[in-house]
Amino acid sequence: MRNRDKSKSQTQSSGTLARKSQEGVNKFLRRSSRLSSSGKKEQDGFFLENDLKTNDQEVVHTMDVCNASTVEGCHRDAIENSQAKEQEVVHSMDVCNASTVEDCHRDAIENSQAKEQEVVHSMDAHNASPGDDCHKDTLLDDSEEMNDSDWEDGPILKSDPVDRSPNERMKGLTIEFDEPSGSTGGRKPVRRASAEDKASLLSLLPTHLLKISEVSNITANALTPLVTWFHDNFHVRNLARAERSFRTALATALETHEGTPEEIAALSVALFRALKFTARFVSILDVTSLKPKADTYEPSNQVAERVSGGIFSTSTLMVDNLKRASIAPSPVQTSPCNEKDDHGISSRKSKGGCSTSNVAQSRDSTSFKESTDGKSTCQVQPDTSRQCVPKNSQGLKRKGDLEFEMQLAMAISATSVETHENIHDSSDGNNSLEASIPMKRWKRIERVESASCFQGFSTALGSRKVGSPLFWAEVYCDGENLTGKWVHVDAVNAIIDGEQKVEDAAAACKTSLRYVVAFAGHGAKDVTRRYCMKWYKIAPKRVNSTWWDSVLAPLRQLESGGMGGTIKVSEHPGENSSLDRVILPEKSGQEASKEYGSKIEVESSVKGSFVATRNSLEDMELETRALTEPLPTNQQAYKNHALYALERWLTKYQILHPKGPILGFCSGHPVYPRSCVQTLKTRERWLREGLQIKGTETPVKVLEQSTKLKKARVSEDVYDEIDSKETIELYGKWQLEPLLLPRAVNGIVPKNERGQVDVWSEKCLPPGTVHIRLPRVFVVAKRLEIDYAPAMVGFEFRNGRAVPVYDGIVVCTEFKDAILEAYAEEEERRAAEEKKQTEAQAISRWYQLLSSVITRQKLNSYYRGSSSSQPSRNIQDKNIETKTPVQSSKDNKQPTAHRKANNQDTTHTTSLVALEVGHEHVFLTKNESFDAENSIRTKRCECGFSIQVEEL
DNA sequence: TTGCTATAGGTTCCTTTGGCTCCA
DNA sequence: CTGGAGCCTTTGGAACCTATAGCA
Repeated sequence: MRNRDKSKSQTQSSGTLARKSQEGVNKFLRRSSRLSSSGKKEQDGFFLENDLKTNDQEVVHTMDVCNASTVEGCHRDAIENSQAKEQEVVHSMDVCNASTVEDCHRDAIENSQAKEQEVVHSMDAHNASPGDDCHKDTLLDDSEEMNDSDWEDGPILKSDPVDRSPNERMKGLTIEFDEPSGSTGGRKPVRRASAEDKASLLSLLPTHLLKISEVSNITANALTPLVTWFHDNFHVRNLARAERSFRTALATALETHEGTPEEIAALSVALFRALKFTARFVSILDVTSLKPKADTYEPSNQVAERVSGGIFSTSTLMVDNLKRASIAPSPVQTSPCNEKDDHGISSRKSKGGCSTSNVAQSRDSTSFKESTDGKSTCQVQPDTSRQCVPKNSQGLKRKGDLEFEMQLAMAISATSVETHENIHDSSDGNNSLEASIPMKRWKRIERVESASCFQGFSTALGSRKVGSPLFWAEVYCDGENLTGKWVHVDAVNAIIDGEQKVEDAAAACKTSLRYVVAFAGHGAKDVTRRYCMKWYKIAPKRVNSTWWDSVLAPLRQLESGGMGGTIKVSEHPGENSSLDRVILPEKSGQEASKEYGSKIEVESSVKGSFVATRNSLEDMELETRALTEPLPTNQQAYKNHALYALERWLTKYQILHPKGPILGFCSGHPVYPRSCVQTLKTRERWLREGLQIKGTETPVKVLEQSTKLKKARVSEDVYDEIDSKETIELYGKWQLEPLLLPRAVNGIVPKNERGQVDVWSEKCLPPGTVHIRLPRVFVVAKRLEIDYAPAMVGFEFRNGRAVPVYDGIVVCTEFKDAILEAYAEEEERRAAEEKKQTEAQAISRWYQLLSSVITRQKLNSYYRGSSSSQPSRNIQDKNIETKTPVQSSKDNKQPTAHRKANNQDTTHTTSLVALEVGHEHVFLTKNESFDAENSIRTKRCECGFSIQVEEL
């Protein structure tokens, strides 16, 4: 706002626009102030409408700034002032922060309907993170942010009071809240844009810079004055972000020309888009390392940004911060010397090995005071705060642990200093001391970053480096490289086309460059290759590329489509406005869609081809970078390098073929292309892949047999070691040809030396044979007298040794049908027989059970009331005397059924006959059972009769 | 202080086709 | 006598990874 007058004085048009914008801002600020002071905070879906008509202009502003970190987040804000007499300016601003794939946000500022000219500006800054994990704290932050994210929030005004003279009131301001077309009941209601957001960047821009949008083939150099102007007018200064939402923060940044790096970067993207440049918001994703230990040292500046509730703080999280927090408890708790606090922050790694916190604190504890010009400066300040005494300091042995202690001490000391400041700062009673401690800590770190940003990319503060480039813009310059080029534009640091500097700057600040993602059109694209010159260092730290590509695939499409909406087609300058209107349906919902729908169809093909070409060109560029990476300077980098290799780092099963060309040297060792590295295998191994060695080829490499086999030979008393010095002959792929196994002739299956066929794959089957994978099928082949070979399909490591696994047989193809048919019959017969046996067994058991029951009943009736003086004799007599009833019982019931069901069961038939003609029970020992609990021994006869004897 | 190399130690992966007894 | 089933007992070398010392 301070530059508003300046801009007004520069041009009539822009000045008028600026004035109108400022009037609108002030009007809305007053309204927001009233709402805030009355305590009636507007809730979601707030709708406010005022009509404002000025003398000469009616400016339509639609601003939609979204910051959502949840899936449901989709918001749209719109402020419109319409019907200008002399100008029609449409500004579209779209600043999105989406932390999930589904996030959809849209912002738009529109000023429309000018008489003499129609300019459509769109600003669209997106920050979307594909990560689906959100820290609990982050979610809470976002939740709070959503709650107070109404642009009319009172705290906006509290935090940043501006002069709002009643004379500056605008009358007839129309503010509408349009429900997003795609919004559903589950989505967040729309919100109004704040008054601050109506401050158009374009209205601040000098006229001569506005003309840059008319340049047909923009180049990087042409952007210099624009970036310089932006750098001069917008400064990085980390404000108390925790106290306000992103929307308010961005509005404030727009108004005060100060903000966090991501805010400034987002505004720069918005500016580029407003000027009809094709621009993207680029961010280094703050990701957790694949290896948990590596998380110990996390860039403090990134953490600070995240915790402080920065615009994209949540969106760049790929791993749940809650998980991080679970790893290390909060330092606010009893043990302050943990790796991370409750915000998931970790200390930066710093070499030095000082285990005493005092030294660390005195060296690195810093405080900052603001100079008169508003810029932050930093000072080293002795720390008198509490010391960090790690619980497990005695047990820590590693250097890294000591370093960590030191770093943590720094963090704690810094916290303490901030606490003192906070007591002073929070005198207004807004924040309690306890609640403000973490926030203040991050504020401090942010200030460090802020200070560093004025000095360039990298700033060292003691051993802790801050100021890493995290956010910047990419502008597509169609005047570069004949075909156009994405140009790195860091408006915060006033650096244009400095993509080579990013990696070094990030490395200097110990920021990992694992993922650099460009955001646009609700999508994202991985452009790490553009900024990473040492891919071999990055690649091992990235997730599986296949997974990552699949995750990004839909986002890439969105990004591509989104960029199409803001593309500048210089070939048709006269149609700029109409083309740019194509973005409006995307921005403004269904109504605009209907209005411009026809134009979309007409222009989409032209646009689509252009975008496709641009995307393919960029893909080619990134791919080219992947293939032209500079040679690493250390040898170990070649060990797993995707492009280059050193011969000394090859394994014994690898060889260089062809051995050249030599691409360079590293420590005197020639560097070869990785494509020259060939994997060698034995003849048997190649056979598994259906390949065999050509007849004239000799082993390209010969290895001695492993000592394991030598030992085995020695153990077998085979001492002819000279003769037994067997070797492993290795062959390369270029020595191979397709496997030519002998063909099956006369129904005979060709077998190997073990009389089998190794079926590693279908390629290993001799021609004319087929693999039948059925259990017991060999029985059928044998019965049919068909030649077959067991099919060995692999090995199973069992009992300390490899055991071959067989599955089915290999037979000649002509016997396949016969075998299958016979197999079906055999299986049917086998099933029937199995069923018959099962039934017979069941009947036998039933017979045995019933016989036992009947016998028991007879015994009970026989001995009831009689003397038990001669039990053995009685039993014998009983057996004889009860024979008839038992027999009659069997004749009447079970035996009849049994005979009918199983006439061939000669065993039971014999038993029955024996009973009928005077069977004498025989109690075999093998049929006895003993109940140890009751000391009762049960003796059984083959006929089913049993007696129980209590043993004394 | 940083980066590189060599090395040690631990971990992971790959290797790979018995022989005996019992019982039907 | 034969053939099938079950049991025994649990490798070791190479590659790979990580930490560390030493050096420039």
